[in-house]
Amino acid sequence: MSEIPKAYEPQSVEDKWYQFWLDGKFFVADPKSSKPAYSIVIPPPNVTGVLTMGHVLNNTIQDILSRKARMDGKEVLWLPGTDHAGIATQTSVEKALKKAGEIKHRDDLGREKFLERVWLWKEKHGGIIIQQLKKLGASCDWSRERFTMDPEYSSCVQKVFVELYKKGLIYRGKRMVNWDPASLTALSDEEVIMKEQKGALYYFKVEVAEAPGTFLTIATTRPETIPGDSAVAVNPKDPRYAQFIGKLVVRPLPAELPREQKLIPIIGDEHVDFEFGTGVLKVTPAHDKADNEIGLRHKLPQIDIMHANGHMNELAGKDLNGLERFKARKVAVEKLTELGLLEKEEPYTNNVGFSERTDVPIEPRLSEQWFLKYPSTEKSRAVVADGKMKFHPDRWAKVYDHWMGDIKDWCISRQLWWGHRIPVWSRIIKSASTEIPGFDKLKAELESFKQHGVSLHTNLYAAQARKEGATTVLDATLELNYFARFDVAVDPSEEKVVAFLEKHGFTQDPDVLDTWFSSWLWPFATMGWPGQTETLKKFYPTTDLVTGPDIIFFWVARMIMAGYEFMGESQFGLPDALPFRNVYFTGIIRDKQGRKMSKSLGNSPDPLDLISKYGADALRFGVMRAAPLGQDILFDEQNVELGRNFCNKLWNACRFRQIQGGEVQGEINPELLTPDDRWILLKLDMALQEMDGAFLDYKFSDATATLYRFFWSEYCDWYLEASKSVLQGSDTARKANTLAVIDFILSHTLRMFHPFLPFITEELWHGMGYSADMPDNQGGKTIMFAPWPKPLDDDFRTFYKLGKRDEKIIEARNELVTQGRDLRRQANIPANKKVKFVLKPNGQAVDAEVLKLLLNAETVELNPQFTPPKNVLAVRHELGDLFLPLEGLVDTEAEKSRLKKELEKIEAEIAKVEQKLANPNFTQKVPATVLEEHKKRLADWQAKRDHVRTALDALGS
RNA sequence: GCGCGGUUAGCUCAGUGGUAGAGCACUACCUUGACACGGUAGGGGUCACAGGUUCAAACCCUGUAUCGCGCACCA
Repeated sequence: MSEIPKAYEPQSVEDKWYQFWLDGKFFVADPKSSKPAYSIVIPPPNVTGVLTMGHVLNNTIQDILSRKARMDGKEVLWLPGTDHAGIATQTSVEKALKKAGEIKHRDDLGREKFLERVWLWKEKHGGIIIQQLKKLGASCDWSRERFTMDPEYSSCVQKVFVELYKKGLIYRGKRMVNWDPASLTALSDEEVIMKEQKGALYYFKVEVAEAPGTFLTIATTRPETIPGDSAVAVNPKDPRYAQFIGKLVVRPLPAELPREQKLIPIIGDEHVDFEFGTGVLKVTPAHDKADNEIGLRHKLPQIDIMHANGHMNELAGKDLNGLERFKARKVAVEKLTELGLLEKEEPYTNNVGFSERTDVPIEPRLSEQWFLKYPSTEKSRAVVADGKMKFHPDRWAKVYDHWMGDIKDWCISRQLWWGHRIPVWSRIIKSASTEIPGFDKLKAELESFKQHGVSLHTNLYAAQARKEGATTVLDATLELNYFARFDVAVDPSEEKVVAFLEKHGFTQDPDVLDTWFSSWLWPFATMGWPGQTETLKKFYPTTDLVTGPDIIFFWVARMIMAGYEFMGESQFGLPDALPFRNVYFTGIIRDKQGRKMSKSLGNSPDPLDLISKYGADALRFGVMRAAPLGQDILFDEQNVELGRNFCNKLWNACRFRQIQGGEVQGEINPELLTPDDRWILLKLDMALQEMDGAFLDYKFSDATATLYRFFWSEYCDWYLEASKSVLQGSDTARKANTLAVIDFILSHTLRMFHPFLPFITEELWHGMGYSADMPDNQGGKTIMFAPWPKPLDDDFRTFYKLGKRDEKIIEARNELVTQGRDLRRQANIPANKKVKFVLKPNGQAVDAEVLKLLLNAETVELNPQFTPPKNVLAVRHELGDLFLPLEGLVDTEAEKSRLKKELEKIEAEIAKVEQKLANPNFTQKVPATVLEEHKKRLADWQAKRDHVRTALDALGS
């Protein structure tokens, strides 16, 4: 390295090295390698998304782990890719097209044309986030980048569906689902977020038909659903109401319906809570989950009064028909008031489910959907409970266990177009009787396709309800219709089968699968499954998974189950089925005020801006430093600034070495080592040990704290300053030896830093020449493969005579220096003014030259016979008494009050220790070392007290 | 309602029983030959509260308050 600039300029360095790594194929994982494997799969970001601070945190950790593993000699696979993110992507494309005025609704284009547009959108915006990850320094094996809608990946999804269908774990059912009226699709329970809502509880009266003039009062939060009520329920044990069971009441809405069409029964059901409201519950089986269950128990009609978009339909009556549901609520209240049936309205706060994606209230809705009964739940639950798979921090294991213990079937169908279409073809044949014409023939023909993986389910239904005009009528006396539905699940790549089905009037299910139904296969579907690939053999199970706790159910739990279900020993012959051995849960990044980062708040900084302003290394370091294990992170740009400053410090420390000149010094001569040299080697050793511990426990903020302390405080602030004494001296042998120590420290430091600061360390590794005498594959080409430095071994310590002694001496010396510098401040001596110090040594050897440098002194006179004059500032220290003789510069009064304050402090400390030592319980029970330590502490404080008293006397108090 | 996490310096946080720590911010001095993205020194804390265990508690136990999160949910 010739001339290097004063300040580190990341912009000119980072792109260069990233390209170098790519060109060298250093990120590419070789499944044939004999090295032990280390693997991570990336949590696939939304293909059209952009990098957020959350991604920065997450991917920096993965990169640190990957880079560390490479330096540890592992064959590393960090497998990248993106997710098609069904709802999010479809919604943003639809929005964009609407905004451009091209369409009013996706139906205007139709399924195929619309999907073409989504793919175009994906081509345009997809991959932005990949480029951004590269800017961050992510060392992913890009040759293996996957996308959940890749043909191979899609085929995994289809295969899994068909397999689970065959096992009977996937079924179709008409149920209450979480309906998103904005995106017009069903959602899983996990996609619903409960929020507290301030609303009202409305009390209204219904008249008992058999006893005119007798009214029951009902409390409800949703008066707009009254037209959908098909019963009123009370608790059969409730003495107030039990007598009414079996009678009828008049449902007040729709107002225009004749009374006889609005008679609904009063039923008894244990579900009803005496305490709540009036103890009378309106039952709306088509619009409430709990009511639906009551409805099923009592065979009540299900009256659907809403359109899919949340607007009321004609069954809601003419007053409400066409109104949006919340508008309808107001109108319903007005209507009840008009009818004189509204008793009162109370403010009421309850929890309402919101769609995670569109943030609109979920509408519980009856609809036909596909469900999955989760597979391999027992094993999946046990693997975490047993500690075979570790969660970090482990408290998440409890959360996981709790969820797994009460797991509900997963609604996997979505009424969207962007996604994996459900591989089921259906045909319905109606019949007036249970004899379905052609049933047996068709069934036989389909059987012949069995070797193509066809799975056939036939169901014979008795139609229980039918439409009569706009009204759904349920009536057992009606003539029954029967129909048979043939459902054929088959991999769409079985073209012959699909052709047969389509020829026979089968149509493919229009719905697509929940995005997570593809992501849950990520750890193995990205590695070539269902083939028994080299990659799977080498890299599955993966070592670590790094993700946010917000997707523990969405993704982590489901991946574990998929792992057991599809990678089990019996099926695959791998040593283990679980998808990963460790799961690291990051915290959530919040802003300075603790708010979640969001686009609407505008409080989310663009990481790319931060990178161009401060450099990727700075961003990484700043984020890691602020991110303790599993705690939420309040992000502040100052963290990144600190990261930049740190890089600059590293840069300049290396620059200092450069300025000293000379070749890289390899050999350290133990005979020429100074105590400072030995001290910094010991500190390096300590840092190395701490780093190993931090990596074992996934404590990355601890690791950065260690790096910061070692490099800045210990190496730069103390060692480098002390070493100048030798470097500025004339002894060339000693000078060369000090440079050898510096080179030793720096070459270790750069390697320790590399996982955190990949760019600057690569630049300096080459610039300093440390790569020169390393083998090509061990740091010669790139620091990426330089061996991770190990703590110093016993031979090393013995050879260089490293021991506690030097550690103590230097630490004492540093303490003395700090006190001496304080004397300067007390005397108001400007920092740049050199002054004379006198040290009256206490028998221990002290290097006056080093002291002189560290104290910025003109001279430090060692004088065992020194007798201080009056008015001299001094400190007493175990190494000796240090004096700052000067003429009349001291502000006596200020100094006196300062000393008095100090004396109080010291006396308080003495009292504390004396009290302890006076307690026989203490002296008898405490371990000897602790007792000794206390005695020494007392002596130290007493010595200090004496000294401060002397100093006070000298000032003439 | 159940569960989890937090409460330590002005701010953000470390700290698993033995002298309360870091970074930032603050005060003072300093462009000294690596670095002002820097150096030196300093001020600043009844560790949320109340009990208990212990020779000794920020740390262990019990309870309370408060903030945040998750799960469940009564209309």
